Amino acid sequence: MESFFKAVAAFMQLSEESKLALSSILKPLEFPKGHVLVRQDSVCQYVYFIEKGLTRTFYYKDGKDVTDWLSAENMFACSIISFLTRQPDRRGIELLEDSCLWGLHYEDLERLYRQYHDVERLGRLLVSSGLIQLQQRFDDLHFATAAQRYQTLMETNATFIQRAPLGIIASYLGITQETLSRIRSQH
Amino acid sequence: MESFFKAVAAFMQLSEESKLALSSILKPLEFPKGHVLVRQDSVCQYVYFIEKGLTRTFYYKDGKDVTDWLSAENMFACSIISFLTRQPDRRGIELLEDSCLWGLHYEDLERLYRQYHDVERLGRLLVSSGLIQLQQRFDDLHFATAAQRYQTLMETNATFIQRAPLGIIASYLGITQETLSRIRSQH
DNA sequence: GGTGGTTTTTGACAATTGTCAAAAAATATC
DNA sequence: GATATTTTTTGACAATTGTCAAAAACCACC
Repeated sequence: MESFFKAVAAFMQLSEESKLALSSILKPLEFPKGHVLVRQDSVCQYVYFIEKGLTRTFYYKDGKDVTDWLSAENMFACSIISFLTRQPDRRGIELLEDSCLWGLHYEDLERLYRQYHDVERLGRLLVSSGLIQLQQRFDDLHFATAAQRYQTLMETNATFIQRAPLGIIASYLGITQETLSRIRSQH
Repeated sequence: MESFFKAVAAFMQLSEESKLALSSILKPLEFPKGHVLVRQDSVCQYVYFIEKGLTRTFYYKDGKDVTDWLSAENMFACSIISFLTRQPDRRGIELLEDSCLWGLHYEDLERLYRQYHDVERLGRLLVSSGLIQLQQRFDDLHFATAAQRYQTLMETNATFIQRAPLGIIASYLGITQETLSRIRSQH
């Protein structure tokens, strides 16, 4: 729980009351590698904060497994479109390692948004942060070569490269694992 | 101004007080085609709501002009990372048509966020909407072919295709204009 | 230490898309 | 309406990345 509030503090200072309210809705979760946090084509009910472990957001496109997002310690994991729209989405989330998480349920969070202005603000800042991250990854995909994208990932999230299998990293980068393997072999 | 509040109403219902406060900070703007709304490598100070016209968010990557985003009537235009982080960003915004806009200044908006809980909520919902849109475009770029991306654009924003030059559409889709021209010629 | 399974690498080849140059078409200007 | 300018299309070819198949490396487990 400490790590969660440390991450929150990087965005803004919350009132003690709001912190208390937030801690009351944080659900501690512990699951083994391979556990499915969010089923594909279901509504994502939680935002997850990762205390320890690694998650993968994925879906199938033309029969092929696509890794949409990866999250490790002190990051959030969420099937964003589904969580925000309350509609099912093809994206599922599974664990790539045994993990300890904090879950924030949509309804609970919504209640706190209504009740506490500063929690609503925190929500805005968290979504803003997600938007910035996605924009950066979008830029990378927009006009960078496979090798450049791999380089960027090494600079920003080397931990993913060390901890996730090659095929998943490749898909995350929008390339095949054969191409990634060849990029690697050329230093 | 009516169109702005109509767009806002799609997200949530604001109090009359907040609407009044918002309308007091909305700056009417009118510029000719080619006008630069946000200079490259500067801090974006406004979110723009487009009453009429077409904007393009762009930057240079390895000497090449990249179109990052397009916005038309009833959409917002903003150099998101710069606006949110208060840092300069390579992205600039220019007008592709004579346009009528409403500008919301960062400081003004921030003041209303602090003052009115429901405006803060609106901010959260607007950013959430932006995140969803970006995620959808990200998905498209992630593992769709050039032809599929063009198809998606025709289905979601045909107006861009009709109103922006080919080179800009191609760049928006992450391909060269020659490739787009060839996709077009095959129906 | 062998066995089975998974992950990664390599090879040969194909498909997609990019590059550069020039022609054609569309649009603006006088 | 002719000329200049910009935009779009086409052609030839190159580069990048994908596909499929097989080999090699790695790992877990008995």
